[in-house]
Amino acid sequence: MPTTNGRSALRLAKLQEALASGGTLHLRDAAELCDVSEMTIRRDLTTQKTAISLLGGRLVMANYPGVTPIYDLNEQQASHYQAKHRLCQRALAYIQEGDTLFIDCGSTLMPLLSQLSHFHELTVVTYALNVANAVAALPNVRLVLLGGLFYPASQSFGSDNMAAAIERLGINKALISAAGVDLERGVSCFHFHEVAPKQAAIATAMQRLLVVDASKFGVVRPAYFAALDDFDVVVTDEEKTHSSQYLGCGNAPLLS
Amino acid sequence: MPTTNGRSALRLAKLQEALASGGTLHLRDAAELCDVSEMTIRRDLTTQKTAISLLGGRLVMANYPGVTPIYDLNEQQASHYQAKHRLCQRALAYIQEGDTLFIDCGSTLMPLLSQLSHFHELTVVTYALNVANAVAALPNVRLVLLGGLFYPASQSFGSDNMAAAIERLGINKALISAAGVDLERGVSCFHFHEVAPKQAAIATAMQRLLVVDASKFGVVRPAYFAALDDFDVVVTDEEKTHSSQYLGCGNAPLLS
DNA sequence: CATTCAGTGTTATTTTTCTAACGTTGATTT
DNA sequence: AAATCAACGTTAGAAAAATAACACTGAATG
Repeated sequence: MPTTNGRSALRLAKLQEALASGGTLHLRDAAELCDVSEMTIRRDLTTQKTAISLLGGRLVMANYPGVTPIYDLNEQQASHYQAKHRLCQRALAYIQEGDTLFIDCGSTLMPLLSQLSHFHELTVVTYALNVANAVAALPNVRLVLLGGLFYPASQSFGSDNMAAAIERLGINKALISAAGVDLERGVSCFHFHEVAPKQAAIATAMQRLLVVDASKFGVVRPAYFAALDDFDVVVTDEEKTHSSQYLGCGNAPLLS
Repeated sequence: MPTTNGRSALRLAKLQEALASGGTLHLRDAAELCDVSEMTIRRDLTTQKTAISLLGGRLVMANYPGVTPIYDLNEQQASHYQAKHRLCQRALAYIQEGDTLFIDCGSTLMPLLSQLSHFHELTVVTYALNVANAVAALPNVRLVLLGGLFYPASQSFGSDNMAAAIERLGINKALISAAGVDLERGVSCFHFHEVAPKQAAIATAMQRLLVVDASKFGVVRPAYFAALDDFDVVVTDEEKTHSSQYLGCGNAPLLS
């Protein structure tokens, strides 16, 4: 095993370049490209800390979406996924043909996106890179990405004129996610740059849906962005004794 | 093999949802999730036309960047990649610490991006999704994505106020790619929505670099966007008898 | 000049994945 | 009721990938 990062790191850099344009590189080709044996590439990958990972004999960029958690969705995640899936299934019920949807950042709404392929005419507005990537793959969904400076923490963009950009769009339904929902302290998230787009979407959308799993109830996060009754619908996975899932369009308070 | 798309398609839909949030799913888990044998999942994948592909025992979304050409970069592409690589190596020579770069869409400049990780302080401005994804993976490069409506053909965004957005940024160097370069007919590309951002970048950047391989010379494409002497530097892979690779900042004409 | 050791190649072995063939089930048809 | 057939499971074999062990090389060190 190489202790110093000599030629090993150089090879990995070379391979990373080759992979940067997207795609996969077979171990055999990688070895040939670097003019070493496959075993050496293997060792490079295990020894050195690298963004490249080996997936069934093929090199892929591990930090690319769609590969990212090589640390697979296993048992626990699969069950946790079920929860998110059910949540999105409920949210899906509110979506109709021809809608222009605002999709918030985070992982909550991701399971919803692939479901959108069932529609014929749909527009998705988002400021999140992961959402954009998933939607870009859908053939019959128009994608509008609100750009700006990229914030890695939330995989989303922020810009001073994002609010204005959102208001110019005819957003039909806003699907908003949150990290905390509290009856008194309102709805909050982790990152402050998310506040402006969320608020703008809430302000312009004809229907506002808050999509949160029950674990977020009673939690307060640093960035407040809305009161609970700013939303027309709250989509949740659990039927609490003191909450109603659908509050109608009449701004009926939740958890009252 | 299933002739009608009955349960098979349903399973694939279910799996696609699971994968939509990004990540991979082991065949074993996929089988368990659908409550069938691994063989059945295998058959689903081979029989049905689907966006999911099997990569070393793991299910991945084939249309995600970083996996997309499962049809790997093989011999031919690897050699063709060498050309692009050399081209970008030359372009790299013009980049300095602290630069704010405009990176054009297309695949030409992709090999350049991973090289950018060697810098400590860099900002990349782009309107292309594939570029954004590659840059988002780099820890020490700031990313500014110019959003708008997504055009799948060029994996890039278009917007009516993109020119204004570009002009507000302090772009240092603009790296522009092209599909056609002709001495008389100027520099052109395929898609008309690319014209506005390219022109805006050329207008505001302090230094303008045209990065094109020699195969583009003498070619004219539908969308004209600049004259050849709008560029300060032309970076090319071949030394032609009647061309100079570096034209300096003095707007010296190329191919004169 | 012998020794050490990082770096690499080679080979053999194990493990995993892939493929092809055949067997089962249950609904539908004749 | 026998025949058919789609849908699926099971098994066994082939192919590929991962791992482990050992051998070679050449530069640095004593």
